Amino acid sequence: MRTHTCGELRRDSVGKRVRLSGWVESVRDHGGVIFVDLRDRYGVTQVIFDPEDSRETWDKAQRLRSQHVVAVAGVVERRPPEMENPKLATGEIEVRCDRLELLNASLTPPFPLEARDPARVSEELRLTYRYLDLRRASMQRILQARHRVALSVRSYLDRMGFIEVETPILGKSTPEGARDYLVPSRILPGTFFALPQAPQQYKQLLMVAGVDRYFQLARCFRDEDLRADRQPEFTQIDIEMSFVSVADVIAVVDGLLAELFRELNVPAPEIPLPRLTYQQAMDRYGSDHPDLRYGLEIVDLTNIFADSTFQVFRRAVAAGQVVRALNARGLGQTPLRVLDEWTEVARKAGLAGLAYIRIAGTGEWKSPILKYLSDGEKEALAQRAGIQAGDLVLFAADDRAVVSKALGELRRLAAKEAGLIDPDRHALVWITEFPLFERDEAGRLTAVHHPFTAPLEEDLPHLESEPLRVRSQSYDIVMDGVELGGGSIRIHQRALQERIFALMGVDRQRGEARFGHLLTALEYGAPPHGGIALGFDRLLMLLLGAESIRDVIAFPKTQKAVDLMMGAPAPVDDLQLRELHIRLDVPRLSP
RNA sequence: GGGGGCGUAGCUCAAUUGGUUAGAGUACCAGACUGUCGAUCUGGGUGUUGCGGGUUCGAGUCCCGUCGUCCCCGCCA
Repeated sequence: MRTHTCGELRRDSVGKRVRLSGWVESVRDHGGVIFVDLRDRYGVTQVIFDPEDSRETWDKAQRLRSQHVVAVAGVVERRPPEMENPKLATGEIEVRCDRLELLNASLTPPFPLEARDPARVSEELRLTYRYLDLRRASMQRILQARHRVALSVRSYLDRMGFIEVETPILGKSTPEGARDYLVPSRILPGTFFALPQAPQQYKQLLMVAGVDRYFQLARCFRDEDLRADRQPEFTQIDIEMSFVSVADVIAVVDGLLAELFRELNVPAPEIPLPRLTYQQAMDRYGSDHPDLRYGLEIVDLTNIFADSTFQVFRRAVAAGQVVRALNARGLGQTPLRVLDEWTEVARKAGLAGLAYIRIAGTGEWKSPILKYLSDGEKEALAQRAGIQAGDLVLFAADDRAVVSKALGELRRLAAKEAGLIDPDRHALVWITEFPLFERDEAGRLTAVHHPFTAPLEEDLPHLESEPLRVRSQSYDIVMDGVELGGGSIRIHQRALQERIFALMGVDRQRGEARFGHLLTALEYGAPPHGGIALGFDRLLMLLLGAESIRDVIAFPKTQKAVDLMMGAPAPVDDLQLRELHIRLDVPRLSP
C-alpha cells in the first residue's frame, strides 16, 4: 500500500513515482488545486491534487476530511521556488497525486489532533479516546522515546553480562508493603494469587539459582491511591547481582543512567554520581530525596546559640535539640503574607513557630527576634549562613528530625518562590545508609526499605540493643527531588534474616509461613547479593519533561484507577463468579 | 478516609449583583477561490450549562446531594 513513509521523501526522490498511505492531517482546497497534508508515524508529506492531472481523483480529493485514511499514488516533485516549507522535513518536495484511494473514513475527531500547539484538551477526553490521543505527533514521540530507552536498558545490561528473566505475574500475597491486587484461583476455591508489587523475592531466589546477574523490565502492581507520579501498574528496571557490594551496584546504575540520558540527547550527568548518606541529606537538605538542582543548604547554629540571650534558642540547645537555619538567598523582600503561610507549614512539620530575619537591599536586618541576639551571635550567624543584602534567614529550633523536616519543606518552597529551578537541568544524587528500622504508629519496628535489607556490618553489634541506630546497606537514587529507585545489599544468611524478623515481631512460625521458601533457600548456598529497582515510567517522565506519569504510559488509569477507554474495571457475569466461588457483598449504589 | 480546583457548543473558554433570546475563537456544514502549509473570503449555532433536588417572580450563577476528572494529605515494606 506504500513505497515510502510520510517522513522520508527528500529532494533526491524527485521524479520518482511513489505511493504513500496515512491520515489526512489537513486539507487546503483552493477551488482548483487542493493541498493535503498526509501524516503517519514518520512525518508529514504534502500531497497536491490538480484537476488537470486527473479530474476523477481531484473530485475524490474534495471530499477528504481530517483523519480519513488514504492511499495516494503520484510523482515526487520539487516544490516551486518560494513554496518550500522549512518547517517540514519533507518541505522541499510534494507528491503530485493522480490516484487516491479512501481506505477508511473518520468521524470528526472529538478533539484536535493537529501537531500545531493545540489548546490543552481535558485529560479525561484524551484518555477516553486514547487511540486518537496517541495518534498525535507529540504522543508518538513519547512512545518512540520509551521504546528507545527500553532498548538501551536491555542493550547496556546485556553488555554488562546481565540476562533478562521473566518472573510470575500470578504470585503470592505477603501482608507487608502495599495493598495487593488479588486474582482468585478457580481450581483451589477460596485461594488467591497476588499480582507482584515487585519481583523482590523471585530475583533473590534467582541469585540463589546462580543466575549471577539478572534484570527485568518488570510490570509491578500496587493497589494504593494514585498521584501524578504513581499508577497502579507501572514498570521497574529491576536488577539483582551476586557477589557485590554497594559500590558495585551503584557503578552499574551510574553507567546505565548516563547511557539513557545520552540516548535521549538529554545533557548527561557526570559520573560517578554524587553520594550523600541519609544523615547528610537530612542535615543539609532536610529530605531523604533532596532536589539538588539548587543550593540552599541548611546550616547548623546550635553551638552559636548555646548561651544565647534568646531564650527560645538557649532552651532548645539545653534540651539537647538543635538550632538550624536556611538562608533563602535573595528572598529578603518576601511579603509577610507568604511568611505567614510558611509559618503554618513549619507548624505542621512540628515546630512551635518560625523565626526569620529579612535582610533589606541596604543590608539592614529586620526581624522581631533581632533584639534578643547579641552582636557576637549576629556576627557568627552572618558568617556561617553567608548572609548578604537581600537574603531571608529562616530558623528552626527543635529535635533534629523535626528541624530537618521543617527546613526541608521550607527549602522547597523557597526555591520555588525564588525561581531557582531550571527545568532543563537535572541533578542526580545517591542517598545511602538509610536507617534499617523505623517505628510504625503502634511503636513496632518496621523495615525502612524491606525486611531483606542487610545492616551495615559495623552497626551489627547494636542490632538488638539500639535497633533504631542501625544503618543499612541501602541506597536510593534521587533525580530532581524525585525518588527514582532504591535497593540494597540483601541478607544472604538465614540466621541474620531470622534476627531481623524477630526484631520486627515476626516470630519463627509466622516467618516460616510467610517467607519459609526464602529462608530455606538461604540455607542452600545463597551467595551474597544485592540489587536495585528503578521506576522506568518516572525516569521517562523526568527525562522527557512530562507533567505526569500518565503521559509516558500508553494506556494509563485515572486517579480512581479506572481505564476510561476500556471501561475497566467492570462487573462480571454471575457464572464467572460462581465458578470462582465468590459471592459479592457490595453496598448498594445510592439511588 | 480527608482537603482543594474544575465541569457551559465537538474542542478551548466567556457570560456584571440572581435578570431579556447563553456568547467568542476554533472545529464542523454549505458556497466561493489554481500555490497553500494555523490558507483565505461569505454564510450557518449545531447547547439536557455533568446529573438530581431545593430557594426564588426569575438560577449557568445561590443552597443541598450526587457523578466524573485533576492536585494534595493519609497510604505507597
